[in-house]
Amino acid sequence: MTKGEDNFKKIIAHCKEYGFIFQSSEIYDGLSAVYDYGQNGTELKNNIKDYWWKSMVQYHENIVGLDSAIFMHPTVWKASGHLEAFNDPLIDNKDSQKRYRADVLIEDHIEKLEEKITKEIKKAAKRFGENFDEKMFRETNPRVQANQQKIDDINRRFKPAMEEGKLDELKALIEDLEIACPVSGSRNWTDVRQFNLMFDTRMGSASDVASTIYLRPETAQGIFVNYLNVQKTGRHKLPFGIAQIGKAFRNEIVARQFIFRMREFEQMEMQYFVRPGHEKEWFEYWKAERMRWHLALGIPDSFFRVHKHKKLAHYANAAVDIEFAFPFGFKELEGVHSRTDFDLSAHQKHSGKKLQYFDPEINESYVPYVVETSIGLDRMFLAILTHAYREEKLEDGSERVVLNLTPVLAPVKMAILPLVKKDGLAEKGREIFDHLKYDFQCHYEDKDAIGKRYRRHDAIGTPYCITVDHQTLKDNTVTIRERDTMKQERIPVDNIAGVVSERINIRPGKDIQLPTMPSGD
RNA sequence: GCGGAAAUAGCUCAGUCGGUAGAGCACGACCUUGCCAAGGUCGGGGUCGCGGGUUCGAGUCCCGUUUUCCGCUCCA
Repeated sequence: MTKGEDNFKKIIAHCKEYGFIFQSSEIYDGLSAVYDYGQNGTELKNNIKDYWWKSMVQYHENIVGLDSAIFMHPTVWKASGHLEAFNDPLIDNKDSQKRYRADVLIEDHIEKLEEKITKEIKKAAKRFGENFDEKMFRETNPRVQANQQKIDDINRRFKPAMEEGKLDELKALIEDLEIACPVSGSRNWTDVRQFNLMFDTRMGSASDVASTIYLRPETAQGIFVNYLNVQKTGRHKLPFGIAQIGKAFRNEIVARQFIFRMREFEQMEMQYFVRPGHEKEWFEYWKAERMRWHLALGIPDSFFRVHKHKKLAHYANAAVDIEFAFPFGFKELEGVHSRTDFDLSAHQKHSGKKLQYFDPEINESYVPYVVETSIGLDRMFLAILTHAYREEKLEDGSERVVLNLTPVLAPVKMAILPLVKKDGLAEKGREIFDHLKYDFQCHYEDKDAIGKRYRRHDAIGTPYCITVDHQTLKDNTVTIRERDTMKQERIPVDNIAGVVSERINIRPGKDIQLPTMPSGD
Protein backbone atom coordinates (compact mmCIF):
# COMPACT_ATOMS: atom_id res chain seq x y z
CA MET A 1 0.00 0.00 0.00
CA THR A 2 1.32 3.43 -0.87
CA LYS A 3 1.58 6.21 1.65
CA GLY A 4 -1.26 8.05 -0.05
CA GLU A 5 -3.61 5.08 0.07
CA ASP A 6 -2.70 4.38 3.67
CA ASN A 7 -3.39 7.99 4.54
CA PHE A 8 -6.68 7.90 2.62
CA LYS A 9 -7.91 4.97 4.70
CA LYS A 10 -7.06 6.84 7.86
CA ILE A 11 -8.91 9.90 6.64
CA ILE A 12 -12.01 7.84 5.83
CA ALA A 13 -11.87 6.29 9.31
CA HIS A 14 -11.35 9.72 10.85
CA CYS A 15 -14.41 11.05 8.98
CA LYS A 16 -16.57 8.40 10.53
CA GLU A 17 -15.07 8.49 14.00
CA TYR A 18 -15.47 12.25 14.38
CA GLY A 19 -18.88 12.68 12.77
CA PHE A 20 -17.90 14.11 9.41
CA ILE A 21 -19.18 11.48 6.98
CA PHE A 22 -21.24 8.30 7.36
CA GLN A 23 -22.28 5.85 4.74
CA SER A 24 -25.91 6.26 3.73
CA SER A 25 -28.35 3.78 5.30
CA GLU A 26 -25.46 2.14 7.12
CA ILE A 27 -27.67 0.04 9.41
CA TYR A 28 -29.06 -1.62 6.27
CA ASP A 29 -25.58 -2.46 4.93
CA GLY A 30 -25.34 0.89 3.21
CA LEU A 31 -26.23 2.15 -0.22
CA SER A 32 -23.43 2.04 -2.73
CA ALA A 33 -21.67 5.35 -3.36
CA VAL A 34 -24.10 7.43 -1.30
CA TYR A 35 -22.94 9.20 1.85
CA ASP A 36 -24.38 11.34 4.63
CA TYR A 37 -22.66 14.27 6.28
CA GLY A 38 -22.57 14.08 10.07
CA GLN A 39 -22.57 16.78 12.72
CA ASN A 40 -19.11 18.12 11.95
CA GLY A 41 -19.21 17.39 8.23
CA THR A 42 -22.36 19.45 7.83
CA GLU A 43 -20.73 22.44 9.49
CA LEU A 44 -17.60 22.13 7.36
CA LYS A 45 -19.65 21.72 4.19
CA ASN A 46 -21.85 24.70 5.03
CA ASN A 47 -18.74 26.78 5.67
CA ILE A 48 -17.29 25.85 2.28
CA LYS A 49 -20.59 26.81 0.62
CA ASP A 50 -20.69 30.05 2.53
CA TYR A 51 -17.11 30.91 1.63
CA TRP A 52 -17.77 30.19 -2.05
CA TRP A 53 -21.07 32.08 -2.07
CA LYS A 54 -19.54 35.13 -0.46
CA SER A 55 -16.58 35.19 -2.86
CA MET A 56 -18.79 34.76 -5.89
CA VAL A 57 -22.06 36.55 -5.14
CA GLN A 58 -21.42 38.96 -2.30
CA TYR A 59 -18.04 40.26 -3.51
CA HIS A 60 -19.05 40.59 -7.17
CA GLU A 61 -21.81 43.10 -7.69
CA ASN A 62 -22.60 41.67 -11.13
CA ILE A 63 -23.08 38.07 -9.96
CA VAL A 64 -26.39 37.01 -8.44
CA GLY A 65 -27.67 33.79 -6.93
CA LEU A 66 -30.27 31.28 -8.02
CA ASP A 67 -31.82 28.17 -6.52
CA SER A 68 -33.53 26.25 -9.29
CA ALA A 69 -35.53 23.06 -8.86
CA ILE A 70 -34.03 19.61 -9.26
CA PHE A 71 -37.00 18.55 -11.42
CA MET A 72 -37.09 20.23 -14.79
CA HIS A 73 -39.14 19.93 -17.96
CA PRO A 74 -37.95 16.80 -19.83
CA THR A 75 -37.23 18.82 -22.96
CA VAL A 76 -34.45 20.59 -21.07
CA TRP A 77 -32.42 17.38 -21.26
CA LYS A 78 -33.22 16.92 -24.91
CA ALA A 79 -31.91 20.42 -25.61
CA SER A 80 -28.81 19.98 -23.47
CA GLY A 81 -27.96 16.70 -25.19
CA HIS A 82 -28.06 14.63 -22.00
CA LEU A 83 -31.01 12.51 -23.03
CA GLU A 84 -29.38 11.26 -26.18
CA ALA A 85 -25.82 10.94 -24.98
CA PHE A 86 -26.76 9.13 -21.79
CA ASN A 87 -29.05 6.47 -23.21
CA ASP A 88 -27.05 3.87 -25.10
CA PRO A 89 -27.19 0.10 -24.75
CA LEU A 90 -23.56 -0.93 -24.27
CA ILE A 91 -21.73 -4.23 -24.37
CA ASP A 92 -18.16 -5.13 -23.44
CA ASN A 93 -15.88 -7.65 -25.06
CA LYS A 94 -14.26 -9.56 -22.22
CA ASP A 95 -11.06 -10.30 -24.13
CA SER A 96 -10.23 -6.92 -25.60
CA GLN A 97 -12.03 -5.13 -22.75
CA LYS A 98 -13.41 -2.74 -25.35
CA ARG A 99 -16.88 -1.32 -24.97
CA TYR A 100 -19.30 -0.94 -27.86
CA ARG A 101 -22.79 0.31 -28.43
CA ALA A 102 -24.79 -2.87 -28.94
CA ASP A 103 -27.09 -1.25 -31.49
CA VAL A 104 -24.10 -0.01 -33.49
CA LEU A 105 -22.59 -3.52 -33.62
CA ILE A 106 -25.84 -4.86 -35.05
CA GLU A 107 -26.26 -1.96 -37.44
CA ASP A 108 -22.70 -2.50 -38.69
CA HIS A 109 -23.56 -6.12 -39.30
CA ILE A 110 -26.65 -5.12 -41.29
CA GLU A 111 -24.56 -2.65 -43.24
CA LYS A 112 -22.15 -5.39 -44.26
CA LEU A 113 -25.03 -7.46 -45.61
CA GLU A 114 -26.30 -4.45 -47.51
CA GLU A 115 -22.86 -3.91 -48.98
CA LYS A 116 -22.94 -7.45 -50.29
CA ILE A 117 -26.22 -6.72 -52.02
CA THR A 118 -24.96 -3.44 -53.44
CA LYS A 119 -21.88 -5.20 -54.76
CA GLU A 120 -24.05 -7.83 -56.42
CA ILE A 121 -26.24 -5.16 -58.01
CA LYS A 122 -23.26 -3.19 -59.28
CA LYS A 123 -21.80 -6.30 -60.84
CA ALA A 124 -25.10 -7.10 -62.54
CA ALA A 125 -25.62 -3.54 -63.69
CA LYS A 126 -22.24 -3.64 -65.38
CA ARG A 127 -23.11 -6.92 -67.08
CA PHE A 128 -26.58 -5.98 -68.31
CA GLY A 129 -25.76 -2.37 -69.16
CA GLU A 130 -28.75 -0.17 -69.99
CA ASN A 131 -31.25 -2.97 -69.86
CA PHE A 132 -30.63 -3.52 -66.16
CA ASP A 133 -33.78 -3.44 -64.06
CA GLU A 134 -32.63 -3.10 -60.44
CA LYS A 135 -36.03 -3.77 -58.93
CA MET A 136 -36.45 -6.93 -60.93
CA PHE A 137 -32.91 -8.04 -60.08
CA ARG A 138 -33.47 -7.54 -56.35
CA GLU A 139 -36.61 -9.61 -56.48
CA THR A 140 -35.19 -12.48 -58.47
CA ASN A 141 -31.49 -12.89 -57.73
CA PRO A 142 -31.06 -15.73 -55.18
CA ARG A 143 -27.93 -14.28 -53.54
CA VAL A 144 -29.55 -10.88 -53.08
CA GLN A 145 -32.71 -12.56 -51.88
CA ALA A 146 -30.80 -14.58 -49.29
CA ASN A 147 -29.03 -11.53 -47.90
CA GLN A 148 -32.20 -9.46 -47.93
CA GLN A 149 -33.92 -12.24 -46.04
CA LYS A 150 -31.16 -12.13 -43.41
CA ILE A 151 -31.51 -8.37 -43.04
CA ASP A 152 -35.27 -8.63 -42.67
CA ASP A 153 -34.91 -11.37 -40.09
CA ILE A 154 -32.49 -9.26 -38.09
CA ASN A 155 -34.69 -6.18 -38.25
CA ARG A 156 -37.71 -8.19 -37.17
CA ARG A 157 -35.92 -8.83 -33.88
CA PHE A 158 -33.71 -5.76 -33.69
CA LYS A 159 -36.29 -2.97 -34.06
CA PRO A 160 -38.74 -4.15 -31.36
CA ALA A 161 -35.84 -5.00 -29.06
CA MET A 162 -34.56 -1.43 -29.34
CA GLU A 163 -37.98 0.13 -28.97
CA GLU A 164 -38.91 -1.94 -25.96
CA GLY A 165 -35.44 -1.82 -24.45
CA LYS A 166 -35.04 -5.60 -24.44
CA LEU A 167 -31.35 -5.83 -23.64
CA ASP A 168 -31.16 -9.62 -23.44
CA GLU A 169 -32.69 -9.84 -26.93
CA LEU A 170 -29.92 -7.54 -28.24
CA LYS A 171 -27.34 -9.80 -26.64
CA ALA A 172 -29.01 -12.88 -28.13
CA LEU A 173 -28.99 -11.21 -31.52
CA ILE A 174 -25.29 -10.41 -31.29
CA GLU A 175 -24.60 -14.03 -30.34
CA ASP A 176 -26.85 -15.49 -33.02
CA LEU A 177 -25.24 -13.32 -35.70
CA GLU A 178 -21.84 -14.42 -34.42
CA ILE A 179 -20.66 -10.84 -34.31
CA ALA A 180 -17.03 -10.68 -33.20
CA CYS A 181 -15.09 -7.91 -31.53
CA PRO A 182 -13.15 -5.97 -34.19
CA VAL A 183 -10.17 -5.72 -31.84
CA SER A 184 -9.85 -9.15 -30.25
CA GLY A 185 -11.86 -11.08 -32.82
CA SER A 186 -13.54 -12.98 -30.02
CA ARG A 187 -17.25 -13.44 -29.32
CA ASN A 188 -16.81 -13.40 -25.56
CA TRP A 189 -19.36 -10.69 -24.69
CA THR A 190 -20.77 -9.37 -21.44
CA ASP A 191 -24.49 -8.75 -21.11
CA VAL A 192 -25.91 -5.66 -22.76
CA ARG A 193 -26.49 -2.89 -20.27
CA GLN A 194 -28.30 0.39 -20.50
CA PHE A 195 -25.98 3.19 -19.58
CA ASN A 196 -28.44 5.90 -18.78
CA LEU A 197 -26.65 8.21 -16.43
CA MET A 198 -29.82 10.11 -15.59
CA PHE A 199 -32.10 8.91 -12.81
CA ASP A 200 -35.70 9.06 -13.85
CA THR A 201 -38.95 9.08 -11.96
CA ARG A 202 -42.64 9.68 -12.64
CA MET A 203 -44.47 12.91 -12.11
CA GLY A 204 -48.23 12.72 -11.63
CA SER A 205 -49.79 9.90 -9.64
CA ALA A 206 -52.17 8.42 -12.19
CA SER A 207 -50.09 6.30 -14.49
CA ASP A 208 -52.01 7.31 -17.61
CA VAL A 209 -51.16 10.97 -17.18
CA ALA A 210 -47.79 10.51 -15.51
CA SER A 211 -44.74 11.50 -17.47
CA THR A 212 -41.09 10.59 -17.10
CA ILE A 213 -38.98 13.29 -15.56
CA TYR A 214 -35.32 13.25 -14.58
CA LEU A 215 -33.26 14.17 -11.59
CA ARG A 216 -30.90 16.79 -12.99
CA PRO A 217 -27.44 15.46 -13.88
CA GLU A 218 -25.99 18.98 -13.58
CA THR A 219 -27.17 22.26 -12.09
CA ALA A 220 -26.11 24.42 -15.05
CA GLN A 221 -29.30 23.93 -17.06
CA GLY A 222 -31.36 25.50 -14.27
CA ILE A 223 -29.31 28.64 -14.76
CA PHE A 224 -29.63 28.62 -18.55
CA VAL A 225 -33.41 28.27 -18.57
CA ASN A 226 -33.65 31.15 -16.08
CA TYR A 227 -31.17 33.36 -17.89
CA LEU A 228 -33.79 35.68 -19.30
CA ASN A 229 -35.83 35.85 -16.04
CA VAL A 230 -32.79 36.92 -14.07
CA GLN A 231 -31.41 39.27 -16.70
CA LYS A 232 -34.73 41.06 -17.20
CA THR A 233 -35.89 41.28 -13.57
CA GLY A 234 -32.44 42.23 -12.32
CA ARG A 235 -31.92 44.66 -15.26
CA HIS A 236 -28.40 43.24 -15.66
CA LYS A 237 -26.05 44.45 -18.31
CA LEU A 238 -23.58 42.01 -19.78
CA PRO A 239 -21.27 40.73 -18.54
CA PHE A 240 -23.03 39.30 -15.53
CA GLY A 241 -23.12 35.97 -13.75
CA ILE A 242 -25.59 33.62 -12.08
CA ALA A 243 -24.35 31.39 -9.26
CA GLN A 244 -26.00 28.32 -7.85
CA ILE A 245 -25.27 25.63 -5.27
CA GLY A 246 -27.27 22.44 -5.51
CA LYS A 247 -27.58 18.70 -5.75
CA ALA A 248 -27.10 16.80 -8.99
CA PHE A 249 -27.51 13.08 -9.67
CA ARG A 250 -25.73 10.63 -11.94
CA ASN A 251 -26.33 6.94 -12.05
CA GLU A 252 -22.65 6.10 -12.49
CA ILE A 253 -21.80 2.53 -13.39
CA VAL A 254 -18.73 2.68 -11.24
CA ALA A 255 -18.95 5.21 -8.45
CA ARG A 256 -16.09 4.99 -6.02
CA GLN A 257 -13.26 6.52 -4.04
CA PHE A 258 -15.30 7.59 -1.02
CA ILE A 259 -17.05 10.89 -1.66
CA PHE A 260 -15.02 11.63 -4.80
CA ARG A 261 -17.52 10.07 -7.17
CA MET A 262 -20.99 9.76 -5.71
CA ARG A 263 -24.36 9.13 -7.29
CA GLU A 264 -25.85 12.10 -5.47
CA PHE A 265 -23.52 15.05 -5.25
CA GLU A 266 -23.47 18.80 -4.88
CA GLN A 267 -22.13 21.37 -7.31
CA MET A 268 -21.23 25.03 -6.91
CA GLU A 269 -21.57 26.60 -10.32
CA MET A 270 -21.42 30.05 -11.83
CA GLN A 271 -22.36 30.83 -15.41
CA TYR A 272 -20.97 34.12 -16.65
CA PHE A 273 -22.76 35.66 -19.66
CA VAL A 274 -20.57 37.66 -22.01
CA ARG A 275 -20.59 39.28 -25.42
CA PRO A 276 -19.58 36.83 -28.19
CA GLY A 277 -15.94 37.22 -29.10
CA HIS A 278 -14.94 38.12 -25.54
CA GLU A 279 -15.35 34.66 -24.06
CA LYS A 280 -11.66 33.80 -24.26
CA GLU A 281 -10.51 36.71 -22.09
CA TRP A 282 -13.22 35.97 -19.52
CA PHE A 283 -12.22 32.34 -19.62
CA GLU A 284 -8.67 33.39 -18.69
CA TYR A 285 -9.98 35.73 -16.01
CA TRP A 286 -12.08 33.08 -14.30
CA LYS A 287 -9.34 30.50 -14.54
CA ALA A 288 -7.02 32.85 -12.62
CA GLU A 289 -9.74 33.97 -10.24
CA ARG A 290 -10.71 30.43 -9.27
CA MET A 291 -7.08 29.45 -8.66
CA ARG A 292 -6.70 32.45 -6.38
CA TRP A 293 -9.79 31.39 -4.47
CA HIS A 294 -8.27 27.97 -3.85
CA LEU A 295 -4.92 29.37 -2.78
CA ALA A 296 -6.61 31.82 -0.39
CA LEU A 297 -7.63 28.79 1.67
CA GLY A 298 -4.00 28.19 2.55
CA ILE A 299 -3.37 25.06 0.52
CA PRO A 300 0.02 25.37 -1.24
CA ASP A 301 -0.06 25.66 -5.02
CA SER A 302 1.90 22.40 -5.36
CA PHE A 303 -1.40 20.63 -4.58
CA PHE A 304 -3.00 22.10 -7.69
CA ARG A 305 -2.51 21.43 -11.36
CA VAL A 306 -4.30 22.93 -14.33
CA HIS A 307 -5.17 20.38 -16.96
CA LYS A 308 -6.08 21.74 -20.36
CA HIS A 309 -8.65 19.70 -22.28
CA LYS A 310 -7.40 18.58 -25.65
CA LYS A 311 -10.63 16.87 -26.67
CA LEU A 312 -13.38 19.40 -26.07
CA ALA A 313 -16.98 18.52 -25.26
CA HIS A 314 -19.48 19.40 -27.95
CA TYR A 315 -20.48 22.64 -26.24
CA ALA A 316 -17.07 24.08 -25.44
CA ASN A 317 -14.42 26.07 -27.27
CA ALA A 318 -11.98 26.06 -24.34
CA ALA A 319 -11.86 24.06 -21.13
CA VAL A 320 -9.55 23.41 -18.21
CA ASP A 321 -9.76 21.27 -15.13
CA ILE A 322 -8.30 22.49 -11.88
CA GLU A 323 -6.93 19.26 -10.47
CA PHE A 324 -6.08 18.56 -6.85
CA ALA A 325 -3.51 16.14 -5.45
CA PHE A 326 -5.89 13.72 -3.75
CA PRO A 327 -4.37 10.74 -1.90
CA PHE A 328 -5.19 8.65 -4.99
CA GLY A 329 -3.55 11.09 -7.40
CA PHE A 330 -4.28 14.33 -9.23
CA LYS A 331 -8.00 14.38 -10.03
CA GLU A 332 -10.52 16.94 -11.24
CA LEU A 333 -11.76 19.30 -8.57
CA GLU A 334 -13.18 22.12 -10.64
CA GLY A 335 -13.85 22.84 -14.30
CA VAL A 336 -13.65 26.17 -16.06
CA HIS A 337 -15.37 25.93 -19.44
CA SER A 338 -16.06 28.31 -22.25
CA ARG A 339 -19.44 26.91 -23.29
CA THR A 340 -20.07 29.29 -26.22
CA ASP A 341 -23.77 29.92 -26.96
CA PHE A 342 -24.44 26.19 -27.23
CA ASP A 343 -26.85 25.90 -24.29
CA LEU A 344 -28.79 29.13 -24.73
CA SER A 345 -29.12 28.52 -28.48
CA ALA A 346 -30.32 24.97 -27.91
CA HIS A 347 -32.95 26.16 -25.42
CA GLN A 348 -33.94 28.93 -27.80
CA LYS A 349 -34.47 26.37 -30.51
CA HIS A 350 -36.35 23.80 -28.41
CA SER A 351 -38.52 26.30 -26.51
CA GLY A 352 -39.16 28.64 -29.38
CA LYS A 353 -38.43 31.54 -26.99
CA LYS A 354 -35.88 34.19 -27.83
CA LEU A 355 -32.99 34.03 -25.36
CA GLN A 356 -31.11 37.09 -26.50
CA TYR A 357 -29.61 40.22 -25.10
CA PHE A 358 -29.87 43.62 -26.70
CA ASP A 359 -26.51 45.22 -26.21
CA PRO A 360 -27.00 49.00 -26.14
CA GLU A 361 -23.30 49.65 -26.51
CA ILE A 362 -23.14 48.11 -29.96
CA ASN A 363 -26.83 48.28 -30.85
CA GLU A 364 -27.05 44.56 -31.51
CA SER A 365 -29.05 41.60 -30.31
CA TYR A 366 -27.25 38.35 -29.70
CA VAL A 367 -27.32 35.07 -27.80
CA PRO A 368 -24.71 35.58 -25.05
CA TYR A 369 -21.67 33.36 -24.74
CA VAL A 370 -21.12 31.60 -21.45
CA VAL A 371 -18.04 31.00 -19.31
CA GLU A 372 -18.71 28.45 -16.59
CA THR A 373 -16.95 27.68 -13.34
CA SER A 374 -18.15 24.42 -11.84
CA ILE A 375 -16.74 22.92 -8.68
CA GLY A 376 -17.75 19.73 -6.90
CA LEU A 377 -18.62 20.68 -3.34
CA ASP A 378 -18.01 17.16 -2.06
CA ARG A 379 -14.69 17.03 -3.87
CA MET A 380 -13.72 20.37 -2.34
CA PHE A 381 -14.66 18.94 1.04
CA LEU A 382 -12.44 15.94 0.41
CA ALA A 383 -9.57 18.10 -0.84
CA ILE A 384 -9.71 20.30 2.25
CA LEU A 385 -9.95 17.36 4.57
CA THR A 386 -7.12 15.37 3.03
CA HIS A 387 -4.87 18.39 3.09
CA ALA A 388 -5.81 19.27 6.66
CA TYR A 389 -5.32 15.80 8.16
CA ARG A 390 -2.07 15.57 10.16
CA GLU A 391 -0.56 13.07 12.50
CA GLU A 392 1.93 14.89 14.64
CA LYS A 393 4.61 13.67 17.00
CA LEU A 394 4.92 16.09 19.88
CA GLU A 395 8.07 17.01 21.80
CA ASP A 396 7.10 14.86 24.77
CA GLY A 397 6.86 11.84 22.50
CA SER A 398 3.07 11.65 22.43
CA GLU A 399 1.09 11.85 19.22
CA ARG A 400 -1.90 13.86 18.17
CA VAL A 401 -4.18 13.95 15.15
CA VAL A 402 -5.02 17.46 14.11
CA LEU A 403 -7.13 18.89 11.32
CA ASN A 404 -5.20 21.89 10.14
CA LEU A 405 -8.32 23.54 8.72
CA THR A 406 -8.37 27.14 7.67
CA PRO A 407 -10.24 28.68 10.62
CA VAL A 408 -13.01 30.14 8.46
CA LEU A 409 -13.97 26.59 7.44
CA ALA A 410 -13.63 24.85 10.82
CA PRO A 411 -16.86 23.19 12.03
CA VAL A 412 -16.38 24.58 15.53
CA LYS A 413 -14.69 27.95 15.92
CA MET A 414 -13.92 27.66 19.59
CA ALA A 415 -14.42 25.44 22.60
CA ILE A 416 -15.10 26.83 26.06
CA LEU A 417 -13.37 24.54 28.56
CA PRO A 418 -13.37 25.00 32.32
CA LEU A 419 -10.11 23.63 33.68
CA VAL A 420 -12.08 21.71 36.32
CA LYS A 421 -15.77 21.28 36.95
CA LYS A 422 -15.73 22.44 40.55
CA ASP A 423 -15.07 25.78 42.30
CA GLY A 424 -17.57 27.59 40.07
CA LEU A 425 -15.44 27.23 36.93
CA ALA A 426 -18.15 25.24 35.14
CA GLU A 427 -20.70 27.96 35.86
CA LYS A 428 -18.31 30.66 34.67
CA GLY A 429 -17.60 28.68 31.50
CA ARG A 430 -21.30 28.29 30.79
CA GLU A 431 -21.79 32.00 31.23
CA ILE A 432 -19.06 32.77 28.67
CA PHE A 433 -20.43 30.16 26.28
CA ASP A 434 -23.94 31.61 26.49
CA HIS A 435 -22.62 35.00 25.43
CA LEU A 436 -20.54 33.72 22.53
CA LYS A 437 -22.93 31.16 21.05
CA TYR A 438 -24.93 33.82 19.22
CA ASP A 439 -21.94 34.87 17.12
CA PHE A 440 -19.85 31.70 16.85
CA GLN A 441 -20.28 27.97 16.46
CA CYS A 442 -18.99 27.13 19.96
CA HIS A 443 -18.78 24.03 22.08
CA TYR A 444 -18.85 23.87 25.85
CA GLU A 445 -17.22 20.83 27.46
CA ASP A 446 -16.31 20.02 31.03
CA LYS A 447 -15.92 16.26 30.91
CA ASP A 448 -12.52 14.49 31.09
CA ALA A 449 -9.07 15.92 31.66
CA ILE A 450 -8.29 19.21 29.96
CA GLY A 451 -5.59 17.66 27.77
CA LYS A 452 -8.02 15.14 26.44
CA ARG A 453 -10.51 17.84 25.53
CA TYR A 454 -7.79 19.76 23.69
CA ARG A 455 -6.97 16.67 21.66
CA ARG A 456 -10.60 16.04 20.82
CA HIS A 457 -10.91 19.53 19.41
CA ASP A 458 -7.62 19.19 17.53
CA ALA A 459 -9.14 16.17 15.82
CA ILE A 460 -12.10 18.14 14.46
CA GLY A 461 -9.99 21.19 13.66
CA THR A 462 -11.31 23.66 16.24
CA PRO A 463 -8.89 26.59 15.88
CA TYR A 464 -9.27 28.02 19.41
CA CYS A 465 -9.81 26.63 22.88
CA ILE A 466 -10.83 29.05 25.61
CA THR A 467 -9.84 27.75 29.04
CA VAL A 468 -11.51 29.03 32.18
CA ASP A 469 -9.26 28.65 35.25
CA HIS A 470 -9.11 29.93 38.81
CA GLN A 471 -7.55 33.19 37.71
CA THR A 472 -10.64 33.84 35.57
CA LEU A 473 -12.70 34.20 38.71
CA LYS A 474 -10.27 36.79 40.07
CA ASP A 475 -9.56 39.04 37.07
CA ASN A 476 -12.03 37.95 34.36
CA THR A 477 -9.34 36.74 31.94
CA VAL A 478 -9.07 33.39 30.14
CA THR A 479 -6.39 31.60 28.19
CA ILE A 480 -6.82 31.16 24.44
CA ARG A 481 -5.02 28.18 22.97
CA GLU A 482 -4.16 28.08 19.29
CA ARG A 483 -4.70 24.70 17.64
CA ASP A 484 -1.59 24.46 15.45
CA THR A 485 1.03 25.87 17.82
CA MET A 486 -0.71 24.75 21.05
CA LYS A 487 0.50 28.09 22.49
CA GLN A 488 -1.66 29.88 25.00
CA GLU A 489 -2.07 33.54 25.81
CA ARG A 490 -4.17 35.29 28.40
CA ILE A 491 -6.86 37.70 27.27
CA PRO A 492 -9.81 39.44 28.97
CA VAL A 493 -13.16 37.64 28.62
CA ASP A 494 -14.60 40.72 26.93
CA ASN A 495 -12.02 40.49 24.14
CA ILE A 496 -12.72 36.86 23.14
CA ALA A 497 -15.22 37.66 20.40
CA GLY A 498 -13.06 40.39 18.90
CA VAL A 499 -9.82 38.39 18.95
CA VAL A 500 -11.38 35.25 17.49
CA SER A 501 -13.37 36.93 14.73
CA GLU A 502 -10.28 38.91 13.74
CA ARG A 503 -8.32 35.67 13.32
CA ILE A 504 -10.85 33.42 11.63
CA ASN A 505 -11.96 35.53 8.69
CA ILE A 506 -10.52 35.55 5.21
CA ARG A 507 -12.18 37.67 2.58
CA PRO A 508 -10.78 37.06 -0.90
CA GLY A 509 -10.55 40.46 -2.56
CA LYS A 510 -10.13 42.26 0.73
CA ASP A 511 -7.66 40.18 2.71
CA ILE A 512 -6.42 38.48 -0.45
CA GLN A 513 -5.60 40.58 -3.48
CA LEU A 514 -7.61 39.57 -6.55
CA PRO A 515 -6.59 40.14 -10.17
CA THR A 516 -8.05 43.17 -11.90
CA MET A 517 -11.14 42.53 -13.99
CA PRO A 518 -10.67 43.00 -17.72
CA SER A 519 -13.05 45.57 -19.16
CA GLY A 520 -16.27 44.13 -20.46
CA ASP A 521 -16.30 45.80 -23.87
C1' G B 1 -18.72 -4.58 -15.42
C1' C B 2 -13.87 -7.80 -14.78
C1' G B 3 -9.92 -9.10 -11.32
C1' G B 4 -7.65 -8.71 -6.18
C1' A B 5 -8.28 -7.79 -0.81
C1' A B 6 -11.33 -7.03 3.45
C1' A B 7 -15.84 -7.28 6.92
C1' U B 8 -15.75 -10.10 14.77
C1' A B 9 -18.20 -4.60 20.59
C1' G B 10 -18.62 2.58 19.08
C1' C B 11 -12.97 2.27 17.37
C1' U B 12 -8.34 -0.80 16.59
C1' C B 13 -7.80 -5.75 16.47
C1' A B 14 -7.00 -11.16 18.61
C1' G B 15 -9.61 -15.68 18.18
C1' U B 16 -4.98 -22.09 17.73
C1' C B 17 -6.96 -28.32 14.83
C1' G B 18 -14.23 -26.75 13.63
C1' G B 19 -16.04 -27.49 20.21
C1' U B 20 -20.87 -22.20 23.84
C1' A B 21 -17.04 -14.81 22.07
C1' G B 22 -11.87 -11.95 23.93
C1' A B 23 -8.40 -7.58 24.80
C1' G B 24 -7.12 -2.45 24.71
C1' C B 25 -9.25 2.07 23.93
C1' A B 26 -14.10 4.33 23.87
C1' C B 27 -19.00 4.55 26.58
C1' G B 28 -22.16 5.00 31.59
C1' A B 29 -22.14 5.68 37.19
C1' C B 30 -19.35 6.91 41.51
C1' C B 31 -14.60 8.35 43.74
C1' U B 32 -9.90 10.84 42.67
C1' U B 33 -6.66 14.29 39.86
C1' G B 34 -6.28 18.97 37.43
C1' C B 35 -3.00 22.80 31.28
C1' C B 36 -2.08 18.88 26.55
C1' A B 37 -5.63 11.94 25.19
C1' A B 38 -2.50 7.28 30.25
C1' G B 39 -5.82 7.10 38.32
C1' G B 40 -9.41 3.64 40.96
C1' U B 41 -14.01 0.68 41.52
C1' C B 42 -18.28 -1.12 39.30
C1' G B 43 -21.24 -1.58 34.91
C1' G B 44 -23.63 -1.72 29.84
C1' G B 45 -22.55 -3.35 25.00
C1' G B 46 -21.64 -8.68 19.85
C1' U B 47 -27.48 -13.05 15.55
C1' C B 48 -19.00 -12.74 14.31
C1' G B 49 -22.02 -8.12 7.22
C1' C B 50 -26.29 -11.09 5.24
C1' G B 51 -28.31 -15.94 3.13
C1' G B 52 -27.57 -20.94 2.16
C1' G B 53 -24.59 -25.60 2.48
C1' U B 54 -21.22 -29.40 4.84
C1' U B 55 -21.08 -31.18 10.06
C1' C B 56 -23.29 -34.06 16.13
C1' G B 57 -21.35 -28.95 16.28
C1' A B 58 -19.30 -23.22 11.97
C1' G B 59 -16.58 -16.67 13.73
C1' U B 60 -13.42 -20.72 11.65
C1' C B 61 -14.60 -25.01 5.82
C1' C B 62 -17.64 -24.45 0.93
C1' C B 63 -21.17 -21.58 -2.28
C1' G B 64 -23.89 -17.21 -3.06
C1' U B 65 -24.77 -12.17 -1.81
C1' U B 66 -24.08 -7.00 0.20
C1' U B 67 -20.76 -3.16 1.36
C1' U B 68 -15.89 -0.98 1.31
C1' C B 69 -10.80 -0.30 -0.53
C1' C B 70 -7.22 -1.26 -4.74
C1' G B 71 -6.10 -2.21 -10.21
C1' C B 72 -8.44 -2.21 -15.00
C1' U B 73 -12.80 -0.17 -17.32
C1' C B 74 -16.24 3.87 -17.48
C1' C B 75 -17.02 9.06 -16.63
C1' A B 76 -20.24 16.25 -20.22
